[in-house]
Amino acid sequence: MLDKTYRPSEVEPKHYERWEQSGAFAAHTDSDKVPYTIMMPPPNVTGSLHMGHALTFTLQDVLIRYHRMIGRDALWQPGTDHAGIATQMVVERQLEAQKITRHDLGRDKFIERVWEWKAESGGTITRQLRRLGASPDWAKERFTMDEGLSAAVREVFVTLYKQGLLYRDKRLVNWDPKLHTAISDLEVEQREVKGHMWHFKYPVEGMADTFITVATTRPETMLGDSAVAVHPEDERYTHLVGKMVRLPIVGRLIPIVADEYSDPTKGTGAVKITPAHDFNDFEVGKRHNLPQINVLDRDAKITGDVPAEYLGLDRYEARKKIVAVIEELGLLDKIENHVHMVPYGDRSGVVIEPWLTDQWYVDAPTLAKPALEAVETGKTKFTPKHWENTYYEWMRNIQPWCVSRQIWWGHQVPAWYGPDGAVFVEKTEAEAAAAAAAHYGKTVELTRDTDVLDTWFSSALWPFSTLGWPEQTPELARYYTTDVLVTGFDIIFFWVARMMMMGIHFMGEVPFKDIYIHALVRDEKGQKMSKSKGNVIDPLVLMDKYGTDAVRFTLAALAAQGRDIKLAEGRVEGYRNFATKLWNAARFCQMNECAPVAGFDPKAVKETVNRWIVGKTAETADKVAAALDGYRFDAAAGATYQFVWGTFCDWYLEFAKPIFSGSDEAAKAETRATAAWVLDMILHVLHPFMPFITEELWAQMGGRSDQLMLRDWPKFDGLHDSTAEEEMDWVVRVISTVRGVRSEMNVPAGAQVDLLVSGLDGGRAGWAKTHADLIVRLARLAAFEPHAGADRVAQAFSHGAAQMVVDEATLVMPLAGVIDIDKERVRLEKEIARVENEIAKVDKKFANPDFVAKAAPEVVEENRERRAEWSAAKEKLQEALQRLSGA
RNA sequence: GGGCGAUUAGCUCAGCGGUAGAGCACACCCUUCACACGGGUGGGGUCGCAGGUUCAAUCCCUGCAUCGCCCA
Repeated sequence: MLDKTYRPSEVEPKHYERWEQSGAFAAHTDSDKVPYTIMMPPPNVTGSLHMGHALTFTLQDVLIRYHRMIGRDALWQPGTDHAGIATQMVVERQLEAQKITRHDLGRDKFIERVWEWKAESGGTITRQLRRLGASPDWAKERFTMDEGLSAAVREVFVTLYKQGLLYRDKRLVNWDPKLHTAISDLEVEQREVKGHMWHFKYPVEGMADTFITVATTRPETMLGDSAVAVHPEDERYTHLVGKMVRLPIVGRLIPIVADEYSDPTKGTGAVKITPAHDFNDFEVGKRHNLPQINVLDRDAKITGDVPAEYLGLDRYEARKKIVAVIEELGLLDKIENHVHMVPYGDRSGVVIEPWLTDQWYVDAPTLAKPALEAVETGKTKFTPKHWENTYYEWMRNIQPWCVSRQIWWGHQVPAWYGPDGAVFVEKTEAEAAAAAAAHYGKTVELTRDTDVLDTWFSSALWPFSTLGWPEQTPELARYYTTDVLVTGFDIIFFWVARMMMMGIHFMGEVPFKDIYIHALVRDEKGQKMSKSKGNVIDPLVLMDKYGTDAVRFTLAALAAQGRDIKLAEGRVEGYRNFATKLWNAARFCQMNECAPVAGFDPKAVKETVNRWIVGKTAETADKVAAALDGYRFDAAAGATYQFVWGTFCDWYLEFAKPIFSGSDEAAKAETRATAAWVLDMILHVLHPFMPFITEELWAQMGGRSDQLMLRDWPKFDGLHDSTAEEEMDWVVRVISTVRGVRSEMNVPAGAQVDLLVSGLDGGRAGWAKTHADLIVRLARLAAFEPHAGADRVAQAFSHGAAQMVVDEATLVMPLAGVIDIDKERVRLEKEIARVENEIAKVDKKFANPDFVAKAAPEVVEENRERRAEWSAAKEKLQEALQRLSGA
C-alpha cells in the first residue's frame, strides 16, 4: 500500500541511480532509430545551479525524455566549459588566502593548481543536474579543456589562420586593468554613472588670447591628445581649422581638424581626440593620420611621454591633478554634472579602458554571412520567431571578434614567434619548428604566444567538437546537425551566433534545426534575481522543500513563449499539491484493486464511463505531444494538469466509486482495469515533466520491473468516442446543476434530497437510468426519479421545491421546509435574464442582413441552433416560475 | 534615438475573427470510506485608449499611452 503522502527525498536518489547505472540515459550510435539530439549549453565548471539553469535544463530534459519515449535515439550531450576568467579568478582567490600570486607559482604550476581545483570542486554543477533529474548521456560528458576539444580548438585556429579568417592586429580593445586582459564587447557592461563634464580651454598657437574649449569626461586622457576636432560645417570654428593648439601641461602642438564625428550641438562642438584611448577617436585618428599616443599602462596608470610628475599615477589621481593644474593655469572653463554611460568589466567590476594592444581576431563579418543566410532561408528556425531579429541585428553589424586573452587558464594560442618576430601558426610546436626552419633555412629558437583563447572560442565548436571532430567519428556523422538548441536570449550573441558561424564553416551544415529561446526567470515582482537585491530563489532549496518534480513542473508550466517567468513560491507549492493529488489518486486505485491487466485493450471497453475516459486519455496524450512538438511547454503541462485533476480525479474516479461498491461484477472488473490503464497512461504522459513520482508509481502500482522512462509514449487512434462524451457531459451537467442549486438554496451538504425529472427525451432517459447510481452519489440524493409523473411533481410542489432546466428536461428538487420561495423566484428570474441576454446577443446578429448573407453557413447554423436552445430553456424556466407562483 | 515585447478577473498568466478561460487569492459550505497538500459552490472582467478593416474585433491593421527588455 502506498504511503499517505509522497516523500520525494526518499524516492528521487533511488530512481536516479537506477536510471544512470542501467544506462537508460545513453544514446546508441548503432541504433536504427532516428536520432534526436540536444547539445547541452555547457555550464561554467565553476558554476552552481541557479534558477536559470533549472529552467533551461528542465525544458531540455522534458524534450529529451519525451523524444526518447516516442522512439527516437535521444542524445543529450552534456559537459561543462572551462570559464577562463571566472575559473582563474576562483583559483587566484584561493592563492590570495595563502598570500601568493599566480606569478609566484609560474604558469605551469598555476595551471596544475587549476586542474586540481577542477578535480575537487568542478563537479558541483553536474551533481546538481542529477538532482534536477536531468537525463543526459553522462558517459559522453565533455569539458572544453579536454584533449579532444583542445585538438578541435587548435585545428580551427590554424585552419582559420591559413584561410585568412584569423589574424593578428593592433587595435583598441576593452582592457580590464584589474584582470590584465582584453575582454570582448559582450563582457562589458554599460552602467549609467553620475560624473562630470570638464571644459578645458586649449590655447590656439599663434593667436593670442584665442582658445578652443573642449569638453571631456576623462580629463586624464588629455595627456594623449593628438588633435582637436570640429565639425566641417560649424561656422564658429571654420577659421581655426588647420591651426595648431598648444596642449596644456604636455606642451605638444596638435592640429585642429575638421571631422564629422564632432557634433556641433553637443558641448562646445569641439572635441579632443585621443586615438589611443577612445574607440571613436581611434577612427578619427585614422582618417587624419594622427599619432596614437598611449599614456596608460596595463594597470591604467600613467605612462609614456608625459611630464615626469604624472608617471605612475593612477588614472583617477592623474585626473584630479590635471583638473587642478588646468584650473591653476586659468584654463578650466567650467565643470558640469553629467550623467553618462561608463564601461565596466562584468567579471572584475572595474572601469574598462580602451587600450591599444596586439590581439588575435577572427574575421567574424565574413563568417557571419552564411550564418545569417541559414536563418534567412529557414535552415535554422528560431522559436519564438521574433528572436530572429535580434540575431539578424547582431550578425549584420558584427565586429571582428577579439579572441585572445591575457590570462593563463585556457587554450594557449598555437602561434610561435621567430627571433625577428615572424609568426608561425601550427597545431604543434614541432610543426611550427618545421615551418620556421623552412622559412629561415635553419633551426631557430621559437617562443610561443602566451595568450589564451576566449572561452567562447571553444564553446563555439561545442556542437561538433563534443562529437569527436576533427576525427570523423560515427557520432559526428549521426548526431550532427542537432535537432534543437535550448537557451536564453542573453547568449544569442555570445554563443548561438558563434556556434552558427563555426558550425557552418567547419561542418558545412548548420549546427541545429531549431533554436528555442526561453525566458528569464524573475522574482514574483518581475525583478531580475540578483545576489545584491537578495531576491534570489535557490532551486535546490525549493527542491528540498517541495520535491524536484514540483519544481520542474512549475518551470515547465510557466514557460510560456515570449514572456518572462515571474516565479512565486506559491506556484511551486501548488504543483507539489498536484503531485500529492496524483499520488492519492494512485492510492485510491490501489485500494480498489485497480491492477494493470495484461493485454488490456482500451478499444474493447463497454461501459460508457470507461469508453469516455479512454477517449479523453488518448486525446490528452495527443494534445501534450502536439504542444511539445511546438515547444509549448506551458500548454503541455496545462493539459496534463487539467486532465489528471479536472477529469480523472474529479470525475472519473468519482464515477468509479458507485461501480466499485455496486454489484455489477463485469462493470467492476472493467472499470478496475480501465482505471489502472488510465493511470498508467497518465504516468507516461507526465513522466517527462515529473520523472521521479511517475517512475515510483510505475514501480509500485504494478510491481513491474521495467523502467517507465524507457517505455513508449501512448499513441492511440480511434479511442475518441463522441457519444460517450456527450453522455458523460450530460451527467456532469446534471450533477453540477443540482450541486449549484443545493449550494445556492443552502441545502446542508450532508442532507440527502430527492430529485424528480420530467420531460426527459427517450435517449437521455436511458442515460439517466444507466447513471442513476452515480448521479445519486455525486449529487447527494436520497432518491432519483427520472420519470416523475405530473401528480408526483405537483405533490412535491405543494411543499415547496426548487427547479432546474437541463436541456429539454426540468429537474425538480423537493425542499419542504427548506425552500425560500422568494429566493427561488429571484434565482429563476436571474436565470431567465441570463438566458434572455444570450438570446438578445444572437438576435442582434440575425438583425443584420449581412450576417446571414456573408457569414460562413456553419456559423449561421450554429447561431440558429444556439438560439433555439436558449429559447427552449427560457420557456422551461418561465414555466417553472409560473409553477412557483401557483404553489 | 533604434528595435522587440507586454497591457485580459485582486495577483500571475493562457486564449482566440463568431458562448471570455485557468491557477492562486477571496467568500460560503463540508472531518462524505484516495487526498484538508482535500471536496463542493460562488462572486469578480466595456480584454490599456482612439480610430480603421470586417457581416462580426479582446483577437487583424494604424496611431497613442503606460511598463519592461535589448542595442546605441
